Amino acid sequence: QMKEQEEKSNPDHEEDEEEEEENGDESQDGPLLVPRVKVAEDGSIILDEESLTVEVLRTKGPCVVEENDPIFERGSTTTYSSFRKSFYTKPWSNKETDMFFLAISMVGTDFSLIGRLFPHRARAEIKNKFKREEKANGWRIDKAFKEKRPFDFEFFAQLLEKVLADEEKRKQKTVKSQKPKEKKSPRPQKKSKAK
Amino acid sequence: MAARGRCPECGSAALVEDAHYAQQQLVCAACGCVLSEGLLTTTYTEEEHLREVAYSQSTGQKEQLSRCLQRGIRRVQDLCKVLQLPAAFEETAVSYFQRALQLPAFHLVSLEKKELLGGCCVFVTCRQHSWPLTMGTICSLLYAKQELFAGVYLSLQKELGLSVPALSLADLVTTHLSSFRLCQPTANIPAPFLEDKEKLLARTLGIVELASEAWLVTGRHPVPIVTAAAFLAWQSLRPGPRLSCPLARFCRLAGVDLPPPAHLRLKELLEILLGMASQLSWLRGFTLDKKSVVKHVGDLLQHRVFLLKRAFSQQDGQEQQDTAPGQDSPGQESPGQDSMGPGSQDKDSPDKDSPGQDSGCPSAGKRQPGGTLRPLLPPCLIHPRKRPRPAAPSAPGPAPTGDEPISDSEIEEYLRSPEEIQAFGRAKAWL
Amino acid sequence: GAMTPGIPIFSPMMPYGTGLTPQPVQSTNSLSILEEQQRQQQQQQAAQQSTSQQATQGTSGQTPQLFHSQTLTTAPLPGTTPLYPSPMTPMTPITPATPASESSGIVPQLQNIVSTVNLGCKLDLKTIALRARNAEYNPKRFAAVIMRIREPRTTALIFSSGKMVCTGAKSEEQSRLAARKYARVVQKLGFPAKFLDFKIQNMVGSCDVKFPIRLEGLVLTHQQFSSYEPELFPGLIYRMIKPRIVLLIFVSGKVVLTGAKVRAEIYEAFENIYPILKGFRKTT
DNA sequence: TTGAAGGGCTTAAAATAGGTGTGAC
DNA sequence: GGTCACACCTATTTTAAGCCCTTCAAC
Repeated sequence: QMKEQEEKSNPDHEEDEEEEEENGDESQDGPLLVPRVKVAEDGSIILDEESLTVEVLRTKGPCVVEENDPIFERGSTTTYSSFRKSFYTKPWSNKETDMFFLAISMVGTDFSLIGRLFPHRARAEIKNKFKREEKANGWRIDKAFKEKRPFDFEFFAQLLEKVLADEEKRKQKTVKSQKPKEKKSPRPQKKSKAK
Repeated sequence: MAARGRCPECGSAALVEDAHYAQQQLVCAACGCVLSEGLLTTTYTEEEHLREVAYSQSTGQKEQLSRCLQRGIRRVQDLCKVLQLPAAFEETAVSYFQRALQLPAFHLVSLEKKELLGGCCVFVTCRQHSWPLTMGTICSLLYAKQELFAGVYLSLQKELGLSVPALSLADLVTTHLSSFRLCQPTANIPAPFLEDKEKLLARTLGIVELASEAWLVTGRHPVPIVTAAAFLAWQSLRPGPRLSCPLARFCRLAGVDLPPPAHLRLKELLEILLGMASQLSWLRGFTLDKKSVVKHVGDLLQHRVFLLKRAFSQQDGQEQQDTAPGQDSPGQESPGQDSMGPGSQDKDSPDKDSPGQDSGCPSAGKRQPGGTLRPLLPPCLIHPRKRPRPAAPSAPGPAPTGDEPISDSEIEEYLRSPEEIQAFGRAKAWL
Repeated sequence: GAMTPGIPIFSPMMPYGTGLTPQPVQSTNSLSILEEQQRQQQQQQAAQQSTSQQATQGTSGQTPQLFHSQTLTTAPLPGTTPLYPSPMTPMTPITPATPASESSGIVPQLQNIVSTVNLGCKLDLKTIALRARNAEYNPKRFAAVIMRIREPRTTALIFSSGKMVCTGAKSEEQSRLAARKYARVVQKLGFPAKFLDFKIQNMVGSCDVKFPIRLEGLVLTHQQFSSYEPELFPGLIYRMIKPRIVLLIFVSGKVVLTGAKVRAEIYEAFENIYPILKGFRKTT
């Protein structure tokens, strides 16, 4: 492929007289081989210890793959693993986001505590939400933090429940029929109760 | 780790041995939980039972190798056998393993990682011999979490100072295609879908090279690229009956995985092909789309260097700078005010970003036949992030010196009043 | 409040590392200073430098800038991979003399600064968490109070030992100012907090060379410093030896530099890598 | 059936530190 | 078996680009 070209194209450093490679045996015929340029990225010359690299370079021979055809065992040759935890965070709706800021006003930046105010949200989600809002709407974070509100768990829980319920209700309606905005009632003045 | 003689999941004592890749595993007969997951040789759990034997063996050895080392070497050897690697690989892999375990950095690592270390050594050996083993494959053989394997692999590379050659796409194509059932008449595949392996291989290689030249390979997972290229190659060799076969069905028929990114690679490849086709003289006038362009893949590949050059602006590398001064560095520095200067830069960017490139190029819009050219650049540069960097964050006054006075009022904003403390303490207690 | 006037004198030099690396007789810091003084043109933050006594910073009053002699001088480097430092001390050369290559004209922007300071007294974290509304404390999860302030927008980890870590600042001065504010908060909470041994521990910078880079080519010619595993991460990890900085290089031409103790290391590392990157921008 | 979009993970660095895994002695 | 000296989890920050997963919108 394009390897050799790359090697060639690399201009900088010229003066690397220090070669001392013992890997002479294999020259550059192979498909991809590492150029033995010893280089120095910062201007110095480097020669690696023969120890490691040597072995490495030497091992490379003609196309091993073709010769020892026997590919892998039974089953697919090449698997593409992808496992990985499915960390999926449900998007925050506008109403829920309002509740998030309300929580900031009440408890400050204790994400663990705020997480307890949002039964369906883990601390990590709260932290990510905070950082995201900080970047997109930093002023809202500042404003919420400055507007201290008494920590009233009962009040918050009820309000959140209502907000989430409305959210759910609305979603189901849109799914069933394209009911235009039936809206209304989203949030009944959460701030009034601020006390 | 795992319980001895009892399933950690359901508590059942009904453990049975199961063969996996010629190796034994302990599996819970009640719930199916694999106790010895990840081990080609005996597992840590099993070692518990074999301790005496293993210990005596180790003490009897010449260099008094630690049990851990012996066990690991055996694991490496078994893995080499399972992968049916050339005999010479084993020795190299084992030597890496021995060297790695000597390193202080690996002496005390968790057993979990030590088990993967052997796999990493085999993996490194394969890479150095141009043996196209993917991380996905070895992870599935080891039952390892990819990120965990990755961590061990990267630290092995760093600690041993290894220079591991990259996975060769060409070799990967070769081995990957040979497992495609579409090249084996035995399978119950519709005749029109069967393809000659050599022809498919040659064309797939051509497409992969094209992808590489078009910046579709750098930084991306290799397997999806090969999958997309193989699919395109296969379709183009006999468009008639195959154009209507989607990628998903192709993979199903071929008996291979369909990695999600393959869809994106396919889309990107088609875009490049369309751009090239617009420069093919005998195709001008035709309105090609992502379906019909596949019919001309053969021609496009033949003249790919010429067509790529014609279809895309090659400026990218050169001047690059029409705007250079204007972007990155300047934004911040120019204003005498400290690094906060970015404020201005950020504002500017959003405005002009909409049109397309800031790179001085005419426009990045869709390629119009014979119209404006878009530069040949990596997709991440053609489709830049929506919001390069949101708003100018604050950047209020002059740069701080670090010594300015701090007002009490500012600090007090962070404190709770005595009443609040009481209320808060009470509330928190309830939670 | 001046805190820690004395620190600077001796600072860190000893690169990290497991103590294996022999180190330069001269501290990298002092070299940096020289370098900085050497060149500094570029537009840019000369202005802002301002003071701060941060080790090198303050004294030189400088403006960072790199210096290019490096590439020219074939300075022998300790070489090789991290693990086997050759016994000699490199030292050398750094002949500041001629800046052979011109500068890139691009200045990396600092994105994050991590610093530490010792408040000099034992702290009752539960009390702090209860009285400060910008704090969070979960001993089960993590043994430190996590505190945030709005200006400079930063986050700090406060341990019961009195040690504190400040993260998120965009400049050395911001980091110090922020650390002082955290110390004040702790003081106002009733603890006899002092401000000892303030030190910048890590700096992260980023910039854009404005042209795409063939990472597969770069990893071939600089294999001993690079790790490029697209199956794991899209960027090439480049471990530079001379300034001991780690760079993440992307196909887009964007570069992330990290591991610096002083900003000059970020600048120097970028100037070192720039000419190399230029060699890999073309497709063919 | 597609895609786009949004959110979060991966990688590097560095300090802080308790609890526990790990293996040599 | 206890000590020793690390590993390494939790946590914080920040940038880069790719990939994963889910949801919701046009077709």
